[in-house]
Amino acid sequence: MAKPGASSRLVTEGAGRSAATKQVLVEAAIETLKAEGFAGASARAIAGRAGCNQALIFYHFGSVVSLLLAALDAVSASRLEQYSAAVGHVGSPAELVEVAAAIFRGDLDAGYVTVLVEMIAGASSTPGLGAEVAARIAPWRQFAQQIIDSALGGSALGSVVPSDEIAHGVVALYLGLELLSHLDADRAAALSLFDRAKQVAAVVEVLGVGGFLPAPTPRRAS
Amino acid sequence: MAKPGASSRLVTEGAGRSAATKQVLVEAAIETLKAEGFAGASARAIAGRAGCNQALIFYHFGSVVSLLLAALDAVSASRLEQYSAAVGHVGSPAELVEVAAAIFRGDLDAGYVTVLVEMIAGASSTPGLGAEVAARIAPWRQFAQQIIDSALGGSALGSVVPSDEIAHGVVALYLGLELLSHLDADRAAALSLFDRAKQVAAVVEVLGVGGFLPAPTPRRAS
DNA sequence: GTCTATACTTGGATAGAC
DNA sequence: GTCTATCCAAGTATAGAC
Repeated sequence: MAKPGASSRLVTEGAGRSAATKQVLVEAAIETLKAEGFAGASARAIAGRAGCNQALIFYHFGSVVSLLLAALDAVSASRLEQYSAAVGHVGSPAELVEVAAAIFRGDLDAGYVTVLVEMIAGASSTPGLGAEVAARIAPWRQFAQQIIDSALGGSALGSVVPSDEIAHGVVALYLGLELLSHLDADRAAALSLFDRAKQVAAVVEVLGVGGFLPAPTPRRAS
Repeated sequence: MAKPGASSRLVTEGAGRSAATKQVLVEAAIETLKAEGFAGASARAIAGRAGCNQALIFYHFGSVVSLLLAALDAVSASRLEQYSAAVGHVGSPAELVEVAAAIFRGDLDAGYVTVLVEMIAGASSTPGLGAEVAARIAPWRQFAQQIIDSALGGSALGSVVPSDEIAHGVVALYLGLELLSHLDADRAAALSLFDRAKQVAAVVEVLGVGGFLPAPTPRRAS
């Protein structure tokens, strides 16, 4: 309910106006990180994109890096939510690769990973930022490990290579592809790599490879 | 030969003094990129590390980014030279993984890849820098493709997946591992991944996997 | 070739008006 | 809560002394 004396100015003076401004700033920070990178993500650049004043960043977030971390939080939450929704239950590695490819493609399109990459790379320039970023990456790695566990559990590969190591490698590959995709608008190369992974996973699955990978799960009949 | 009138001041006024200063600056730039990242690689920071004056950067290189690109050139040349020396001829994938693991370990230790990663991530903040960096990465990718070709040539895997795609993935993984290794001093995770790759490669090689990979090359008798 | 000094610009952060 | 104005620190780059 509106506080006593509230006028009819609904949008410009509502209770959630502060929250709205914060969100605008967070989204502008994300866009700026994507377009100009960490080094170009100054308070003035972000405020310019947000269409508001530079001083608001310090009023709402205290500092530029705090805003950037808030942006990373927002991206991370949004992505993990989508991941969890997409991966109801993954049976075989081939299925896993297929789902992962779709997710990755969406992330590349939206540029979410760019935010993460820029924050990691930029972290070395600000003392203490590394730990903050690391804490925000932990859920991603954990998620990757969980999904890999559910796909490789019980297979020979799964028992030879710990899932946390595979998860580390998958996240690294993900970040690296994102890095490279910026240089020459080489997004096609990353995407074709995912398609190729699907191919290879299917072949390996059919071959069976002597129990090295789990047996294929039955797909619904046509 | 010394020019006429050259005194006995050998070091402080030799013909190569300018070149020596440039090299000191280049090495300081490399160190600064490693320690402070692209965002922290200012003219003052680099000159401070070099132990000389900030103005020299503009005198010798014209701008800070030019110096940073010169640093990337130096790293790239040094690394490619070492790569070529290490990889005389690679027979099997297992051998390839072994050699690659040793090289990667050296690169991680020396922090060479950090320079590359920071330049890629920082490129988005400076117009035109992306293309310059891309041109300097091309040899790395080309080298990876070449060595992969020589290892997988004629195998089923080699004919299913084009070597340039594998090379792209390998370089991406390499960069991603480097990125992650900064966050939590998690270098151990990256190294154990390489060790694990050696294991897996050995297993796959022994299994043969129905010609999916090339047959093992004979090792020298004990 | 190197250094000091300095002009100029941009960025982080705060004070105070509205 | 937002904006204007401003201070101060840091950065790029140049001029000129040595």
